[in-house]
Amino acid sequence: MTQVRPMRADARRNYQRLLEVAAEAFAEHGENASLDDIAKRAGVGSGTLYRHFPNRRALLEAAYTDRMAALAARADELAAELAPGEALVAWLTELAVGTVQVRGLKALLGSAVTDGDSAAVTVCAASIKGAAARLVAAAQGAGALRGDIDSVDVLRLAHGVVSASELADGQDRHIRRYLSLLMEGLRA
Amino acid sequence: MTQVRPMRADARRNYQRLLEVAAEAFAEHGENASLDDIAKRAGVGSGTLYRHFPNRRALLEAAYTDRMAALAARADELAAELAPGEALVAWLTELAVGTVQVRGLKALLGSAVTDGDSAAVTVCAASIKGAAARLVAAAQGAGALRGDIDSVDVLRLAHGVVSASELADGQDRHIRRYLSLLMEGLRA
DNA sequence: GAGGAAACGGGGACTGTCTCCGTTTCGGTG
DNA sequence: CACCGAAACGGAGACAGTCCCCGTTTCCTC
Repeated sequence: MTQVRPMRADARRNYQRLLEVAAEAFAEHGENASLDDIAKRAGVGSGTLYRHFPNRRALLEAAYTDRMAALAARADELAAELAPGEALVAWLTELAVGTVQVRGLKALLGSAVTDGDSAAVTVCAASIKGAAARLVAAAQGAGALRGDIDSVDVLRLAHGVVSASELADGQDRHIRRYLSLLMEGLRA
Repeated sequence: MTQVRPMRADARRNYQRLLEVAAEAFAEHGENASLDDIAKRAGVGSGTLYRHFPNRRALLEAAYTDRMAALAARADELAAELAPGEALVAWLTELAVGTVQVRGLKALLGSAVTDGDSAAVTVCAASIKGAAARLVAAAQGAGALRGDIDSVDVLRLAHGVVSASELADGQDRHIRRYLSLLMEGLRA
């Protein structure tokens, strides 16, 4: 029974401040933004940062859980609006585009679908995977997507498309084009 | 006319030694292997390393030019043996597999097809691109590949497939599977 | 074998990560 | 409201990596 004594006021304040600053820093400088720098900008010592977030991944994850949740929610919106095949494509496009713009997000999404990443299946990874699974299942049910692939494959391939687009300066049009080429191959 | 006085014997020795050690180190630890460590293992000071190779990229490139050349040559072999469509797929597979096994190679291939990477179109990048262009043109001529993509797109997408496979522990079978899904989408 | 150019090498400035521990702050209690 | 213990802080410092600088050594040439 872990007694869940609420955080002290100052701790909560610092925690929040760190999250805000981190989200900004990761978006701007990518997943390798300097952690000491984030601490500094948040007006705390680096010890404080590392106490709240034992490593870079933990911070990255905490900084983007809300965005991940929004992405997951968006999947259901799209599923309600569009035909299954369309919905999947639309969602993957949003995912890919968002992933390039907010640079730290890509790493996070990547590690969400990484095999052998020692458990660490976090809540937000699960919600993204769940959303993808629903869209994929629907698309397969509607005969718009081949049946021999699963949702994790799709997420990984989307991640790959983003990597490919990054080589081409990461503009939206490349993402869309490469994604549509890929989807061509994933049709039923 | 830059006077090309030959390198001094000790310089040439160190240069070679560095290349050997670097190829090993990059293969083992990836593109971010410690340069000082490479210098140490080669039995030279770090100053010597940085004099011969002004930055990590230069060393990476020099360490793998022969492998890149071999890859380019392999393209022509395959073109002679197989039907155009097959040859392209076979070559991309070898490329992708090799790229995962020798970790530093991926970064190098990636930057060879990176847009806006400030000129730096090196010899080995050019030979790979040339090889790809020949295979792609042949495949398109044979109606085995859609006409609205070019060889750089193909290389980028192959790079993306490797990234996707890496998320899945980078085993050959994932590479082959993801690559075949992609090629499905690239058919004419 | 002597002289000068070429090459060496490692010390050190700098940046970043992460830990440790003395100090400060909070919040519950009498 | 003043006290105290626990909680949280923060920054110094150990460590690792990159890269430069410059006094020293090595090679080549005559």
